[in-house]
Amino acid sequence: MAEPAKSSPLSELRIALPSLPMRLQEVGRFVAANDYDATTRSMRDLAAEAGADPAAFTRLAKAIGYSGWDELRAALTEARRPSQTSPFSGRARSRRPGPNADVALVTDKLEAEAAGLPRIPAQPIAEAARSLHEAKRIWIAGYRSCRSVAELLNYELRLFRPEQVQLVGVSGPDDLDLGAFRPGEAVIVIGFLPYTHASVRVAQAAHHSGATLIAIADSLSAPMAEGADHVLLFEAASSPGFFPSLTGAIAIAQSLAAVTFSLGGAAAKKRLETTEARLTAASIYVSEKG
Amino acid sequence: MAEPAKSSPLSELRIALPSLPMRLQEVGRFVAANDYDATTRSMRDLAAEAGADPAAFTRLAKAIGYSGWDELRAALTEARRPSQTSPFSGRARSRRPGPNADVALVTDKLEAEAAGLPRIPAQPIAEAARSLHEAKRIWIAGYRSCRSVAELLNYELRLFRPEQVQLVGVSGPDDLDLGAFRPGEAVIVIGFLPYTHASVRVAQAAHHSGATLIAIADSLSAPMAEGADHVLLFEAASSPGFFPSLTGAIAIAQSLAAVTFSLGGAAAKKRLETTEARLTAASIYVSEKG
DNA sequence: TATTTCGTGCAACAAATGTTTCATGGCCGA
DNA sequence: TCGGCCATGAAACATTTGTTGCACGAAATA
Repeated sequence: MAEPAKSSPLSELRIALPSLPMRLQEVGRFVAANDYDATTRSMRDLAAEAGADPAAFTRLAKAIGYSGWDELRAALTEARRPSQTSPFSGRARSRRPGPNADVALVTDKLEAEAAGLPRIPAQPIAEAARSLHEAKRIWIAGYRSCRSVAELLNYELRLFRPEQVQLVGVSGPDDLDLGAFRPGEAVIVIGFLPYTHASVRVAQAAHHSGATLIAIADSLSAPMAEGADHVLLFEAASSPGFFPSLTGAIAIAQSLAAVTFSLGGAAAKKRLETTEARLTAASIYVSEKG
Repeated sequence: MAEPAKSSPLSELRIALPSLPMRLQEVGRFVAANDYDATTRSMRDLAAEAGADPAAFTRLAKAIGYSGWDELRAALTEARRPSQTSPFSGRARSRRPGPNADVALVTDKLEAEAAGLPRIPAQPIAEAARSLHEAKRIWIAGYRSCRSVAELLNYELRLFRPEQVQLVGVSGPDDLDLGAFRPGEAVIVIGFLPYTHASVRVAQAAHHSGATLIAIADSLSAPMAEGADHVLLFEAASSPGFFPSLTGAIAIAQSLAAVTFSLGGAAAKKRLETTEARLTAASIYVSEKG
């Protein structure tokens, strides 16, 4: 058995939760969701709000290894103490090797990517969104790692424009779709170094067809940026790691979808609500409990 | 009768402090300096640490205008309550119109997401990566918008561990894969509010099978976080826009892959080089021109 | 079916909580 | 110096806290 991460009392709680009696699970979930109230308000008070017996809290604490509710609460309180939260601001991070080297790698990576996001030019995104708004149809292409970006964009755009958005190559070979590009339509191609032949082919086909070409790439000199009406740049290599970062591309994709939705106005909003209602009716999502 | 507008209990305290008896000043300063303990620990406990009489706390509270220490503490507690994440549910905020409104939206979004990234806890990512490193097999599950994250993680991990990484549900119905989870394997589930039934089912199956469960979610109380050995948190609702942000989840996924690769050492590096060589030989990529 | 185990709510318990009262001691104005 | 006032600490107060013993009922076991 791998030892569980007992860094936080909440993680202990989560781990033990599924193997607990039903009523204790309810109480445990309540504590996990309202851990701030758990540290400040009284047990009976919490019990009243959770609609449970006060004794259940004591039993929950004992079930996960504490001597009682007091001890669990003390642990939660210490875990929440503000002094130990966010030592991020100060860059007083020791770079000693060992188990903390991994943590340092993660921290560096996150900080580097965070620094890269504000450097993304916003203007081209807004302009590209306007093109998307006016497009009769939207094609999206991304290969290899960029496929995740393409699919996210496809998903979000289809939430409010379901009939007009399509991934290249989902319904057959790419070549069939490439011949379907028309003027008045928009084609989004995502790619960075090394560039795949497939993405370049899509970009060229879009350009030749007269469709609006939007390239999300890491460089102005990227092959799919040639002849593009809009080029949205992100920094793929800005962060350490063995693989170029897609965080910037994802951020661009989401911004693009957000602005396009904003341009859609009331019609887009209604479309989104319809889609959400349909998903809810189909019981796709876990219902929120009151 | 009309009480002055109380901006914050702490500022009230500071204002009234100089005109108070000496002992009450000491206690007041102690409360101001240790307001977190003031909200969590008991009055007598604080008195012992401050070297004062318990009654002084009651008198202090009354001197500032509260009915008693309980009421003062309640005010301090509310003032300290962490900002609750707003549910999205299609609350498209009205934004001032104008030509620059779209650009402002993009800028806001990017800045908000950039601010959220450094808040991601790094330690759990490193621990989860260690679990992945030791896992004999790695399953990845994400639905709806989270599928893009799942696919990216799948892609990057397969670059250096091709035979041991698999998306849940790619080779048939999910149910077949759910029964294949084994102890010693790792299952990664990505999800945020609203949670899909499918992702919760995967998480539960993973937990029951004895496999290591890694949840990438927006909350500790997420259903797929129950029983998880590692929970990697990101802020989905931190940025404006009609849809929760996946930037944090992508950043986590990439960090997870990077650290896992790092743990893999020379073997992983060799695997990656082999994969790259094969892709190059297959002419997947556009050759770099001088 | 009979028996046992286990989960659960209720109620009583001792301990701890916040508050109040009271006695003490210092301070300032007659 | 006296007498009133107030700040202050200790102890007693009623209340609330977390805990535990007990009984009932459901589910598992024989």
